[in-house]
This record gives sequence, C-alpha cells and structure tokens, in this order.
Amino acid sequence: MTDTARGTSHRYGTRPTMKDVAARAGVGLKTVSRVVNGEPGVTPDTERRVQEAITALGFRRNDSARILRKGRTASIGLVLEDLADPFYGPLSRAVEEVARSHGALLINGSSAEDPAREQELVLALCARRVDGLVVIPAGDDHRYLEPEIAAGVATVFVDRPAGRIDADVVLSDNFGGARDAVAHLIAHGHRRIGFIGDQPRIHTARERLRGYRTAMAAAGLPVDDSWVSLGSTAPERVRAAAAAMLDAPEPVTALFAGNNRVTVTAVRVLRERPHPVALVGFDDFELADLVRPAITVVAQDAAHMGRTAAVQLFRRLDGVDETPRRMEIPTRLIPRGSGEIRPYEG
Amino acid sequence: MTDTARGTSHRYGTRPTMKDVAARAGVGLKTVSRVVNGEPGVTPDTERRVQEAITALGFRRNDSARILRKGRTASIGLVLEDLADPFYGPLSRAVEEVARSHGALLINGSSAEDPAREQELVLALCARRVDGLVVIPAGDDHRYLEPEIAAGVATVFVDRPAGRIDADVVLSDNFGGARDAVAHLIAHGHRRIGFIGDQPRIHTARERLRGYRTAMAAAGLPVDDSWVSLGSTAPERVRAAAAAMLDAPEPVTALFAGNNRVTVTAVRVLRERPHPVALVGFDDFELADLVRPAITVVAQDAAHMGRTAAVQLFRRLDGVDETPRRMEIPTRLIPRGSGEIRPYEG
DNA sequence: CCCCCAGTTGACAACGTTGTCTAGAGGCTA
DNA sequence: TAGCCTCTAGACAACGTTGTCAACTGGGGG
Repeated sequence: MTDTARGTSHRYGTRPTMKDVAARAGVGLKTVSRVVNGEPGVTPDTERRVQEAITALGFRRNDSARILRKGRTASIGLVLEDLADPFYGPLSRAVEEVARSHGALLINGSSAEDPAREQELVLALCARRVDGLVVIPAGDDHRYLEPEIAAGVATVFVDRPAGRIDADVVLSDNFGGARDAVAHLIAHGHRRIGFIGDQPRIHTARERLRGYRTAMAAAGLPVDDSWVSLGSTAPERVRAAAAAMLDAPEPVTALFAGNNRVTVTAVRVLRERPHPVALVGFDDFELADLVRPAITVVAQDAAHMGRTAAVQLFRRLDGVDETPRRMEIPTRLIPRGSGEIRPYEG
Repeated sequence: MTDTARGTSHRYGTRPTMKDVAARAGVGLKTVSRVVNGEPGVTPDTERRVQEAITALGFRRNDSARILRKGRTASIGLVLEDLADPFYGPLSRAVEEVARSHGALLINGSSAEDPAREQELVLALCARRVDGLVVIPAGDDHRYLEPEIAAGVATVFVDRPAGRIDADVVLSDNFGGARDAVAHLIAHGHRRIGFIGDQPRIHTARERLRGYRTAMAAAGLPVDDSWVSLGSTAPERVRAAAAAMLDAPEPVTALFAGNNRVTVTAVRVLRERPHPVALVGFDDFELADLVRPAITVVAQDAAHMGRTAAVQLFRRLDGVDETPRRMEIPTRLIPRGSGEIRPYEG
C-alpha cells in the first residue's frame, strides 16, 4: 500500500456542538438544548431559528456527553455464544425488538464459548455503562458480575443458569423435553437408544442427559454406558460416536441427538446406513421437514426465550425489585417421521 | 448463598469514580488514571495501593466519559435487515470478529427492510459517535448520511449499493452468479426457465434478473413474461407464482429461485408436483445437501463479505483516503442434483 | 403606579475522564 | 555546593451535554 495521506484531509472532523448552533442562531446554549430535546418554553420563532442553524451546520447531538450527564445509556448488552448459530438469530432479534420498543439500542458480542472472552466482553459492556445485560453464559462462575449488579446493572441469563450468583434466568425445559423425546422413542418400540450430546460442562447437555436417563428408567430400561456419548459436537466426533453405537454387537435402534449440530451430522450418518434408525433431535431447524424422512424434533422457542429475558430485564430496569426468578420455557415435540420409525429387527 | 437482598439497597448510581479511588488510595486523581490505563510513571508501590483501592471499591472506568474526552468510541455500528435471517448470521459474526481484532465493540440493529427505520437507526448510531458503520441498505437514498461522512464517520455498504451517495460497497456478483445458474440449466437442456425473485426495488433482485435475461439471450432463448415473477418472498406468493408457471399450457421445465427464502418454498412446491422440475437457488443454505434431490445453488460467501467490509472500514479509520471502492465477492455454483435434472417431456 | 406572575432565556456548575503543565524529590556531574 | 536532569505526582482545564437557578420581559390586577 502507498503511504497514507497525512494531515490534510478531514481527519476526525470537528463536529458542530450545541455551542456552535447557539452562536449561529444567536441564542444561548441551553435554548439549543431545549429545542433539540423538545422541551417546552421556547417561542416558535426562536425554535425556528435554532432549527435552521441545526440543519445548516448538520448538527447531531453527542450522546456520549448526554449519557455522561444523565447516567443512563438507553442501551443494553447481549452476550451470546455465536451469532452464526441459527439458534441465536431469532433470540437476538427478539431481544432487539424488545429493546427497541423501550427506546434502547443493543450492543452485542460473541463469547465463542470461551469463559474468559465472555468476562472480557461483559466488563467492556459494563464500562460502557449499558443499563442491562442479557447473557448466554459460556463460563460457570459469574461472581465477577457482583459489583456490577450491585451498582445497578440489571442482568438476565438465558439458556443456561448463572454460575455462583443469584440472578434472573430464562431456560428451556431441557429435562422435560429430553424425557419426552426419549419416551416417544420408547413408545415406538425402542429399547436400545443412544444419546449423543454436548460437553458435560454445559448445563443444557447435563439436563438433557438427565431427561434421557429418567425416561429410560421410567420405562424400566437399562442404559449401557456405550450408548451415551458426550463431548464436542464436531462432525467427526459425532460420526465416530454414532458409528460405535450402531456397529456394536447389540446396536442401538434409535438415536437421540442432544442439539441441532449433532442432529444434522446424525442425519448424514444415518443416510449412509443400510438399515433404518430412528432419530429425534433436540432443537428444531429450518428444513427439518424437507429431509426424508422428515426429522422429529424437540423444538425450543428461541424467540420466546429472548423476548422473555428482555422483558424481564426491562422490568428490572423499571425498578421491579423481587427475588431472582427462574423462568422455564416449554419445549414442544414435533413428530415428523424420523422419530416414529420402528426398531429394525436384523 | 441463595440469599441476596442487601438491605443497603443498590438503587442505581453511586458507582465509584477515579476520584473515590484516589481518595481511598491517598493519591491524586491523575495517578489513578495512569494506573487504570497502564501508563508509565507510577512507582510499583503507588500502583499497588491504587490497585487495592480499585478492587476494594469495585471500580470500573466509565467509558462514556472517556469517549467524550477522547473523541473516538472504539465501536462500530452494523445495520442489517434481519438478524434472524440465516444469511446475516455469518456476516454479522465476521464483522464482529474483525471489530474485535481492532479492539472495537459492535452495536447493531435491524432495519426490517424499512428505509425509515434504517435511517433512524443509523442516526442513532451516529449520535453515539460510532467510529464507523457497516450498512446493509434497506432504502435507496442515503444522502442523509452526507453530514456524518463529512464529519468522519467511515461507512461501508454491504450486499446492496448505497443510494445517491458515493461510498465503499461490498457486493456479491449477483449478475454473474445468476447468469451462471441459468446457463447451467440451459446446458442441461432447458429452454423454458422460470425466475421467481424478490421485489424489483431491491438491487440484488434486479441484478439477478439481469443475469437471468442475459443467460437466456446468450443462448438465443426467448423469455415469456409469464416466466418472470418478482415480488414479495412470502410463501403464498411464491407458491402462486410457481404454480402459474408450472400449470401453463407450455410449462417451464426449470426454476431459478432468486434467494434462499424463495428456494425453500420452491422445494416444498416441487415436492408436490407429479413431474420432476429442475431447480437452482441463489444463496446456499444449511442442509441443502440433505434434501432429495439435493439442491443446486449459487452460493454467496456471507462471511467473506462481512470480513471484507469490516476490513475496508478499518482501513478507512486508519486514515486510508482513496476514492470509494466497489468490491465484488464471487459466487460459486454448487451442483448437487436439483439443477442437473433434465427437462421433463410430457 | 406598583407588584406579582407566567413565560422565556441564558449563565453556570456538574457528569468522570484524559492531556498538559508544573512542582518536588532525588541523583548525578562538574 | 551549585546546576541539571529524570522520575513521580498532582492541579487544572477541557470534552459536550443537561439540571438549576436567576434574570429578564410584558401583561394584568390591586
């Protein structure tokens, strides 16, 4: 690249301030402030002069200064795992929608499942003095938030509970959803059912496993250790896990996939198999009904979760002072075909 | 400790400031500032005392004040259409990634395809004094941005060009991609090909239509008016448009879908049809390879677009002063089956 | 005629931070 | 010992806005 042009250009333009507008309109600073904020006590004539000066100079109020003065920022922070994950799109959008309806902006960032990065992001948002936070936790210790919460930053956790602090949280009914899914498979005749889930340090993974075990136990079915595989959701690992369960001497006849990434890989794996294997996935995904067989899933309502969290956040910001709440959003079993396949009897 | 509720209520405000820290540490205000910002010129002993006071009080620098003082905010704004659209997830994430690598936060909002809302959002971001903007335009007149750009707010448009102002823009090769897609269908023997696209006021829709027409013309094929349908991408409309083309006396034998929403609806429609119809979609989508037949698409690289835009934005912020650039990201035709179906001869 | 009141308007001091400048405290050299 | 330098530290004035309060206007009532 050539040398960057120095000096001359519009380097960070001096933007006009209220003082400039005031000078141009021949009024006092405070009068400009009044006009800009639509406060009463300005004659139509003065207002017109000020408005003219504003447009002439291209003035735009500096919200940084305003925020500094007023204390509140009218913005909330959203920290999630990965914006590219389709689960978070609707959630994020729902939060934004609510924020918007309260006149607040949304600042967000992705933690990439890294607790250190989550903390870094959250604290950066606090330094910006966001009024509140919606956090999808990556870490399991949120005590670093205590001073912030004490200072009045409302915080709501979503999808996974906060670690070692007491705060509002919005969860899916992971346990119930998983139990229902597995019971559904059992009701269709399966007795050997495999579970492939996320890393056990993740709360939802543990809850779904618990649901799986509970459903099996409730039906009086044993669970062989080799039927349960928790770990990374990377395709290779899921592939290997599924293969192991399906190639065993007594193979599983159905799979319960712990989240949408696992489900998708499972679909690919099962497609290559000679015999039909039943499949239920946790998390719905677009096009689940287009695949053949269409995929039976336990659907979470991400938008509902986001909306609930944001509403609760603004309740807190409005001064509602109650003990932290745990809100659970129900899941819904959507039978589409893959979960209704009967056990293949070799 | 499930019991929170400190009687010494936390009603907003009274966060410790540098002044408080200074008082507690028995040093001057500026010394605290130095410690907080890691500036040199503080003895280890003094620094220790200050650090202690900081932790004891739970001090966190107020970035609003810092921003006001320094002028730059280390944040950029991203305005897109709809976070819930899977196309924007990876794009948004890529922008965030680059921002992060430059130490900047990302503030974002959705325009919901509403030009007024886009403008409102953009100006709100400017009032926050974001350093730069990445905008996926909803409107077609961006002159309202002129004062902002003149004042030094770097702006890069993505996916669609800016309206009536001259600015950096990152586009997909919509024309070339569409032309290739249709040429692909023609190469597989099709002579009557339908195009269902988005509203013609949208730049990408027009470009893709142009690609369609160009490919047809290049092959010496006529285009019947009834084969082209632009408008809302709502399923009902797409359904009706497809039905009309397929039920005509001389039905089309292939469809070219103008974006992923159209493609998905088209898949559903074609599934119900007695005869096979070829289909190529613009935009890739997850699972396109799981459907049977798998869907041939023209893939855009959303992450690449986001990254390119963000990189250009930070180049501008670093002072690079060149005439606005138009960057085109190539598309890629991915044959998967649905686009290789031969014309059905009744 | 004076007083009071309502309606406008602007001077001024915050808000919490950082840049600039100056004051001391030592240490070193001549 | 004087002179000079380096290093640490703090006083003070911005940054652009809003809340407070006081000053002015003109009109109406006593």
